[in-house]
Amino acid sequence: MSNPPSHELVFLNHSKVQWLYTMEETAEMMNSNLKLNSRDRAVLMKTPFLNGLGSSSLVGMLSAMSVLSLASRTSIFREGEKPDAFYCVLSGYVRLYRLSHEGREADIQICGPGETFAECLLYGGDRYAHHAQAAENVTLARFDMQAVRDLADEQKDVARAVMTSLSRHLLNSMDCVANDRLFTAPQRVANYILARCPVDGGPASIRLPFQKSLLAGMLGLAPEALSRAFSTLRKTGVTVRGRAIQVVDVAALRDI
Amino acid sequence: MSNPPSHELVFLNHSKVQWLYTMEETAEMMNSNLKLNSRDRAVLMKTPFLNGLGSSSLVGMLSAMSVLSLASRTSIFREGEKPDAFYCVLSGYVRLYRLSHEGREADIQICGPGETFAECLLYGGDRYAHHAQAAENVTLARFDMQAVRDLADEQKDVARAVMTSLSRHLLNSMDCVANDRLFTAPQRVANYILARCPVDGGPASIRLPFQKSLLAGMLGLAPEALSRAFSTLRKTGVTVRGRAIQVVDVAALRDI
DNA sequence: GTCGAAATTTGATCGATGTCAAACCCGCCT
DNA sequence: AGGCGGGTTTGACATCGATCAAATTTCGAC
Repeated sequence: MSNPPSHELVFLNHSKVQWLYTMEETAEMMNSNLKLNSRDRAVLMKTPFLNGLGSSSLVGMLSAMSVLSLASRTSIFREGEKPDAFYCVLSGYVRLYRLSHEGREADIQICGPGETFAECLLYGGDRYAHHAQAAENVTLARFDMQAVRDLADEQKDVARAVMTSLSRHLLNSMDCVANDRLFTAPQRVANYILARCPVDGGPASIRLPFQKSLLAGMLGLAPEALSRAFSTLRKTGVTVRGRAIQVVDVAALRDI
Repeated sequence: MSNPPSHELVFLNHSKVQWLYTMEETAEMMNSNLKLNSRDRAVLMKTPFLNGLGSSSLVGMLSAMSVLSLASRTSIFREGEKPDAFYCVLSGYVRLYRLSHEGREADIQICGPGETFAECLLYGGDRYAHHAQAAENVTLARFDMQAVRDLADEQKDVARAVMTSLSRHLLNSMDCVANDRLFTAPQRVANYILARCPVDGGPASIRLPFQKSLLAGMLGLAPEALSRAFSTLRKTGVTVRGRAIQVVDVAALRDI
């Protein structure tokens, strides 16, 4: 196979780009010290943000991007800072939260692989509206905001990707408000489980992708409340061992 | 002044358009039976959605739009229906809410003049995600979704308006989650009041733009809880009589 | 495998808010 | 001015979930 200089990348189609940036010299193009493994790469490309982009836009986005790995608990940005980038989670989980005056923290969102955060600041406020912290060891794609703004001004498909991403987030966020206001802790947990079970009514088993304390925050609960919710659900046929959850009858869970 | 035929409108600048659509013949262009009074018109034009549009895009948006007036309590759309339009409130207030299995309702958002709702379905899900109901007599601008999608594909400024609107909504919605999880009823009420007071620390008085029961829903409270929150705030110098709220010392409220 | 730290569970308690019912007040209409 | 009715307040109560502390389990590193 040939090795085209990187300035020709704009003329390549999607799959070639995907193949190409596994090579050493594309690291420079992406303006980063990255070593993306294949799983992270696959996640990145399936993001609503990059997913359906033409090759020219895709290369643009990749140029606006860098990859970083952070240890668990590392702060990604803080509320009130000037936003210069938004992020896409490639692996691990990120916690978005806000602090009360007295220092209590409340999670606003938990972002997993493929999810984007802080992209609302592309056209929204002029300060990060919350803290972002690695909840585990994470790999992130970091997008320079001004660069993406410029790209979105130029290319329709980028603008469309932004709109799609924002729309999804908004729907999720409104769902979150509704869930908090409408359901009790066991109901929220049941909903979480149901959303991750096969649709039919039989038995099912799933595995939590993260610690229970993260799930608690995601559902707006203290860890103790989540624990108690699980134990309430035992009488509905839910068994929990570590991260493994077994459901005797999925249909029965729906009635909670 | 001359009276150009409407197909020339695309070449007019913003202010001319603004003047023009006061005239009878533009009603037809807007594909609606509208009689927009001047207040509603001003609200409409200041919307992030129409606000910075070039005249060509503006005309396009106005063509995709119709105006409707609804009596209090009228349903605008229902959860699960196929979305064909999104809306902008011109006057009055609209309640977005979801129902639990047992029929309890939880407000997700209260939309006032200038606010847009359901625009997340432009690129989001394929069903309305909640019910929308007129909380008072309202005037709405109704935008045909497919028409706006087409416009956004064509014209950058429309796409940008969509992104701006979505971004704001997302920030609001995340704020809402944070407020619910972080603050008690009196604190949320205090925050609401503070957000509508002059910034300095002295006395202030504001007037609620709607019934208290609406405010309660907006803050995720039962009306009784709102009432009690107000009475808790009395000892912090907050006096409430009907829709009028007086604050002795704005700075003191901040410490709640 | 073992050890130690961290996460989770459990118990006890408390405060906050929803719910239901009744009293009250205010706006509005005649 | 009077009176009707919806919105609001108040009271009593039940429930949910937060908090603190202690016991227990799990997980990761060596």
